Amino acid sequence: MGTHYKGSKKEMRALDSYIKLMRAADTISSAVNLSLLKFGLTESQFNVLDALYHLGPLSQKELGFKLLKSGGNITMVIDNLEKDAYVERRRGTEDRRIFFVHLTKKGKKRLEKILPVQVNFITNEMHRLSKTEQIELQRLCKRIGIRKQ
Amino acid sequence: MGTHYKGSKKEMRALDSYIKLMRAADTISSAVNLSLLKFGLTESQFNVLDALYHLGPLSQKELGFKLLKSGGNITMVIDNLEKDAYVERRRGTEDRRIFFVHLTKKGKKRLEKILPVQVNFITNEMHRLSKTEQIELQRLCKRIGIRKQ
DNA sequence: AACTAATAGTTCAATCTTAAAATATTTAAC
DNA sequence: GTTAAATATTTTAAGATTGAACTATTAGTT
Repeated sequence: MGTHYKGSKKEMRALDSYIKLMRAADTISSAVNLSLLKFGLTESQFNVLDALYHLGPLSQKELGFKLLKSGGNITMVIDNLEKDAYVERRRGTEDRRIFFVHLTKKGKKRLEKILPVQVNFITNEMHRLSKTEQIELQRLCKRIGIRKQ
Repeated sequence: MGTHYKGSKKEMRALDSYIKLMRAADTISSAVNLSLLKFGLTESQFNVLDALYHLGPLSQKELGFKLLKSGGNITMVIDNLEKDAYVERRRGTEDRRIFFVHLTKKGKKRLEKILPVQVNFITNEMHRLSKTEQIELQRLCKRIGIRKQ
């Protein structure tokens, strides 16, 4: 597709935009994953810990909503984090269908160790764009991405 | 992270860029996957068929390189496509380590049916951005993504 | 109160994805 | 020419990811 598909100008432009967007996201995501690997966390696990750290306890439903992930996926990611005792499930008292996911002390400590390194890593990655370019990228991506929260 | 992390302006900008980029890519990717689901293909499978269609037979190594995927992953995707007889492996004659992946007639037919629908779908998705904005997005993403080929 | 809808989470089957270890084959070096 | 290094692919183990079917619990209807 992309550069090789023969269609209208408009179509070719859209395909090219799509492919470059995917490739950019892939590149950064791979780099972030690789960086997290050293800490024994996946990007998904990190994102959950990070959300809990900055937003406090959340239900699995809310986590899936914030992170754009399916219910089944959240179950599995939380399972793995719970195995390592980074989080724990606490059943809701009013509504017993809900599990609130809490960051444990161990999880908090782990995240606080990783967070500055990750922030630094991502800052360096995004440094390929100037301040103005980053702001423009944000604006364009905001148009495309689903806005949550 | 993102909006909630307290760091320098530069760090917060980088994190925000990163998150918006990921979210935009996620949004489009989900939509594309959903659209392909109707045709019984995954995005990965479609990308392989598309590459073979537009570039001709490729070795698995080359496919992985073009699509930014690991060798193990390509093996599995080709396995699944071969099961459905959309592609076939042909061992290299000079270098017998290499498998060249060929699109079968069935695969070609399948792709030619899907391609216009997909192009149309992606064109509509990217239509949230104007022509100028798409060109700018491409430029910014090109800076971030690994350039191949 | 009894029945039905809706909601939160889990499980399942399929596929994706990676890094690392293993296999097969080729190339380079001695 | 035989050994060693490099390359292409496969396998494996772990986790990610989804949609669909299922379970438990709550809320709404009559």
